[in-house]
Amino acid sequence: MAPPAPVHPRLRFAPSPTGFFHVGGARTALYNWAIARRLGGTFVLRIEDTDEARNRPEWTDGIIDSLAWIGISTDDPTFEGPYFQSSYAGAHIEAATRLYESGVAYYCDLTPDEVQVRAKVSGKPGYDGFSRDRGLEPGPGRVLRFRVPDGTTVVSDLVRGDVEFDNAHIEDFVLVRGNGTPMFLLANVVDDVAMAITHVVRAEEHLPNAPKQQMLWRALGHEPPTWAHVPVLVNEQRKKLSKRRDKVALEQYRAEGYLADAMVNYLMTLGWAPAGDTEIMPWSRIEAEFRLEDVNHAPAFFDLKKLSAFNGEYIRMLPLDEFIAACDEWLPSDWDRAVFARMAEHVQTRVVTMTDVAPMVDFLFLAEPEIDEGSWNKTMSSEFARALLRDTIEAFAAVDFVAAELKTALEEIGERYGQKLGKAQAPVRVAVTGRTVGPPLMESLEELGRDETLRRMRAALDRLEGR
RNA sequence: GCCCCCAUCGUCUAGUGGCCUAGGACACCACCCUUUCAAGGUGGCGGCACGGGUUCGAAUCCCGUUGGGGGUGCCA
Repeated sequence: MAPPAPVHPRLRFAPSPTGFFHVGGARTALYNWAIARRLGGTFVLRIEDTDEARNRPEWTDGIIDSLAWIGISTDDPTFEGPYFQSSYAGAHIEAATRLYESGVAYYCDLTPDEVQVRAKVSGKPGYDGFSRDRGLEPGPGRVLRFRVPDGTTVVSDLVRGDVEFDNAHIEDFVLVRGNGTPMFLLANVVDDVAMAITHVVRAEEHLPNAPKQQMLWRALGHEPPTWAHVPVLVNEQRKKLSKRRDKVALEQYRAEGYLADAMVNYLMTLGWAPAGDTEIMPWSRIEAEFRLEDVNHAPAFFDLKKLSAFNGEYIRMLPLDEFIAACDEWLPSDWDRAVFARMAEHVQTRVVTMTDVAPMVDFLFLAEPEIDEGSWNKTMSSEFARALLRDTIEAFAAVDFVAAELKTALEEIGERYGQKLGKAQAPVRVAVTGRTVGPPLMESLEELGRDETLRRMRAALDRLEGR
């Protein structure tokens, strides 16, 4: 016997467009991508376009855009598609006809209500095979059902091992609706066969469909693909992430300033861990090390705190010039980029997401600092604050206006009042930046300049003295 | 109800019979550093769901219990 021809690995990712791209879908896409790349195969994008999705092409564009953001780009040679399920409608019906003619599928004229009544009477859930041997011809209102054989179906799953299903528990499922349109299950298998898909990597919720699809593959005359059902992502209630309750749109994380690299890295650690003591690693290593066989079996909690930690880490890993470049789109266009660039190193260690960047340095660019009343009340109420402000204005007017000198001057003034610099800087900080927290003060003042610093301090003093 | 999947610190995980008085990461706490806040450094808290087996030896294998999740459409 001749050795089997080598098969080119083809992994399909088949999202249904719904107006946003789910983080769980992103992880599944990444799994497919990693395996396709490592095996030297192809990542096939096939959109399960519904009627609604067809009327909203922007949904599909959104998916492609989101995939590109996480590094899965249509420009990459590994990428193939996008294809659309609807464009294979003819093949779906053709396959159904073949199945009917070969006797593995049959027509049934029972309505859904009638099926339900029979189930209730017999006490057995689901369709009972009523029309199996009635020899019905195709006709309006009649559905085509698959004749599930006796025995068991074993689904060999890369992450779960062999999963055995007793066919007695699988009803004769519908292939074609009464109106003649094919069901998703059929369409899916026919498309996979047509595209020579070798690996089906998808969420665990599809596992119960696998035996049905596997039977369909065989009925169509093909060996089923390699299956891999990966666990779902859950919320703190341990429920599958839902659009209503949870923040699941990848686009939203992008808009909130999460870095694609951080998101990708974090997503890959849910259900899988690289060898060694560090989870932070570049995609190139993940791609080389990721194995479906090593994916965990239990659902994983999508932890925003840990994502944030990853994001902060990734921001800090950026070379300074890259960080500055990355900040550009997050800053108002009229802010002086040179000023920001000089402060950037102080910003980089203090932000969690890119949306934190602008508010951290806004006082340098605004005509008036935005005074946070809580901060004001906390630091300005004492007599010490007023006196210190007065002395500092005087000192700052005379000193060489650079960070080191400013620091020395403030330190001296603090000593007069028995306060360390940590306490002494607070009123100045609130007067100039409007808040108790922020980038290093002296450096900020130097950047602001003597005139503006003194003006803000005098304004604060005026307010304190009721002027 | 029925079918299927799952079960290690609060969370994500390492662990595939002896290397485990169970390792790492996030979170949390303490200390150090310090110009606020961060960042960084050091240390700490904290877990094999339960009960039976198998074995010289079990987090690891088997059975049961409990608990969680998913699926049960002429949806995708």
